[in-house]
Amino acid sequence: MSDSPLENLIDHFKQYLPLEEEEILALKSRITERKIKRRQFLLQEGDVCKYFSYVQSGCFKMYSVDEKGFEHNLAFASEDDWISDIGSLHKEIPSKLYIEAIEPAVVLQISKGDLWYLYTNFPKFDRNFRVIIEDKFIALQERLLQTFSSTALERYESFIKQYPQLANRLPSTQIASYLGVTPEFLSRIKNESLRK
Amino acid sequence: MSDSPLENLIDHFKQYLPLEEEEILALKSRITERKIKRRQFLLQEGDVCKYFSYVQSGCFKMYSVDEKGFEHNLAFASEDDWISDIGSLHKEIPSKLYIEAIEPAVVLQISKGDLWYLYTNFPKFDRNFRVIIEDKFIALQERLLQTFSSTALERYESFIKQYPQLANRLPSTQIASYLGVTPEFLSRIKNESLRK
DNA sequence: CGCTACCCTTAAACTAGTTTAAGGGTATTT
DNA sequence: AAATACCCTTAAACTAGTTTAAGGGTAGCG
Repeated sequence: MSDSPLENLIDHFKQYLPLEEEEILALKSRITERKIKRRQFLLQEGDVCKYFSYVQSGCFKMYSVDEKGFEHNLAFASEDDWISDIGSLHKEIPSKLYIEAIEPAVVLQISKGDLWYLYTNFPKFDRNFRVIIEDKFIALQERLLQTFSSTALERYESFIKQYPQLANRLPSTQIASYLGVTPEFLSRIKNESLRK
Repeated sequence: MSDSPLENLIDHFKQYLPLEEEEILALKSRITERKIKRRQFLLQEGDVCKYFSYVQSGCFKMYSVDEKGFEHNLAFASEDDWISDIGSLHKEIPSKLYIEAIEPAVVLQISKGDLWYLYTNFPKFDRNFRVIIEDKFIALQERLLQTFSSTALERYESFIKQYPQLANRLPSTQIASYLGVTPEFLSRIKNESLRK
């Protein structure tokens, strides 16, 4: 009904402990909406990460670049997801990561200071972000496990199952980088999996 | 001074928001101390994980077993660390993991129900566990990155730097499984790195 | 329109890491 | 004291995934 720019974010919190009116107001006054173009960066290596960003629309990748110049995708974030280099944000140290828009996007950003304010004054945010992070931790652990115990083909197939929307939206190059293989090898894998 | 069995745990929380007397009492009445023998399990595949465990002494490994019967170490936990299959604990689903003592150990355990009680009645626990999980998330992300962008030798060397105590305490087999290589290959690596 | 920049594929040569097999050392159990 | 179970190493054959190179497709842009 309302077309408040926070509508999606407020709904997002309903999965956890839903926000009361005063929490919504406190949140609202501390959030900045930003439109981001394709290929624009939310974060670049060497900078300190300043924001926790909620993705309202569009899609991002977070990656590092190794000494040889190759990119390694750590995470994608699309609608209704969060993205940030938490380590850099918390410890205020330069990041080793990039966060870049793969598609034009709209994000809602909270600065570290404002996030701390919310944590201190409204314990519900501690709770909600604890659960959000726990879910991310669980997913990351599952992924690390897969990296150790599955072949590239198995990892590809389970990526497709888990993120069917992303599988169509993203170029194969990006998926290969997320799976930890070269685009050439991913191409071979896809071919073999068809011939079965 | 005090030899209360919770001394270490109370000190542990001093890194974050230190506990007040009433929080300590609430915690104390909800914690169970258990002595664990070498090779004894805190969790086995198929069981629902019931506890969040604080390691007071000794050392554990958390691992999965693949279809071929190989173990893959996801994490070690020694003194002053936490261990649990958070996914299984939260969602009350059967775990795919094992948690096994590598050395005789003493743990302080909190059940899910008691943890929920503490979260609801003392927001400080939400805060403290949020930060604990965030730190674990950061470390896990770093490790995944390394898995993608470094050779086994580089990963071995940074494991040694990061956990010098564990490097001496643990058999190489266990370290190999944590690094995601075979014990045979780790042995070759160590040899080559000496000859330089 | 033609140009440039991506993106995807194929294939051959290569390499990091596995598999299999064997032998020796040293705790732990009997 | 012998037996069993781990643990570590070496080495040769193998394989999953990389590297390099080349060609073709297509979308955005001057």
